[in-house]
Amino acid sequence: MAGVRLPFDPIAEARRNWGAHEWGAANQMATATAITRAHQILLRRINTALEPLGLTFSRFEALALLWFSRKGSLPLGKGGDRLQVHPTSVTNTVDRLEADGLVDRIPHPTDRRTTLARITPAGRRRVVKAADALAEIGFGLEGMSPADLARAEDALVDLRREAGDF
Amino acid sequence: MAGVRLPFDPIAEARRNWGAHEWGAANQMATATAITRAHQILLRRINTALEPLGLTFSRFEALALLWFSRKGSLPLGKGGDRLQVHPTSVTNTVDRLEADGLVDRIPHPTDRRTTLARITPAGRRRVVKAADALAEIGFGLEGMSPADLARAEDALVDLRREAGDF
DNA sequence: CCATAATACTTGGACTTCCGACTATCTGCC
DNA sequence: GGCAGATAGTCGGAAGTCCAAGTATTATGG
Repeated sequence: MAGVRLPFDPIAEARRNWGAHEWGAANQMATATAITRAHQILLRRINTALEPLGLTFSRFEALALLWFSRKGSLPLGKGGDRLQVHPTSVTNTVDRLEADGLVDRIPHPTDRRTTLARITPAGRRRVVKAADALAEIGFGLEGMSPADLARAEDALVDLRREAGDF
Repeated sequence: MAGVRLPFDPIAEARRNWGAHEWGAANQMATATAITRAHQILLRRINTALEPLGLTFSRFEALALLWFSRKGSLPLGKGGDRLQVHPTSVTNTVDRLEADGLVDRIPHPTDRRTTLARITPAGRRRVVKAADALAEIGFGLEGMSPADLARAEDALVDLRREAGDF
């Protein structure tokens, strides 16, 4: 990675450049860039913390979803809806979890189109460890005060709602 | 994609599940998830808007950086620092821009290790169109009020600073 | 009742990102 | 001067995401 600390905030700089060309939407550009960059930081930290456990963030999310579910199993498509990811990503994720023995696929009792992903005992043990590891690093959000956490989450609610998340 | 509108906010739900297991860091989990999801939404919208122009967000970012630079060229590594991406990603991005004739590689005048990426006239034309297209869709942030834009950007500054961006 | 449409999942391919390893070149210091 | 170490970029490979297309199964409407 580029391990370089810039002597200025690149987003502020970009906003100035943008404004100088009268392109409008400079504030949206700045916020979009900030979100993109924040996501980059998070993902890197989280995946680093999960790597010793053989997990990635997306695999962890899927595993946690199953863990929270009442019966320990969910139709693949249901999981995709919750995590807002493409069906092909679910297939991919479950393939890998299954290869590691953390999940298995079982047929749906009544709908033969549907496959259920079910968390295994090994999966339960793993997800607990992973949750601890993530709590340890504050989900990669070190640097943000409790007030900032709330502000960020709050500011993004309308975007998510308007995008059709819920 | 999962084109499903859930009857509840999945993040609020996750926070409840999390809290029920006394795992702490529930707020950080919720914010991390919100940022992740916001990024997903943005990226999809932005790439959809850029697709008719043969660009992706990352290619656009690289092109815009060159466009804003005084000489229209930058060492590849310098670009990576600005955009905070891995050197191999820069190579990949510049490869594709070069294949499309939007950029070319020229040798650094004094340091033979270094390669400069230079924006071409076609690249300049393209990046202007792309900027218009992105301004048109508000950089994918429709749904956020000006106040939310400012709040989100502000709340993320400390995270970025603490992560070593600037 | 059966043809058509919708749903669930998978496969193959494109793209982006990262890591590890490698080559080429420059810098610093004895 | 010359060698060790840093720096710049590239290649190969793994992982994640998406799209388009395809198979199998279920739901629906005339």
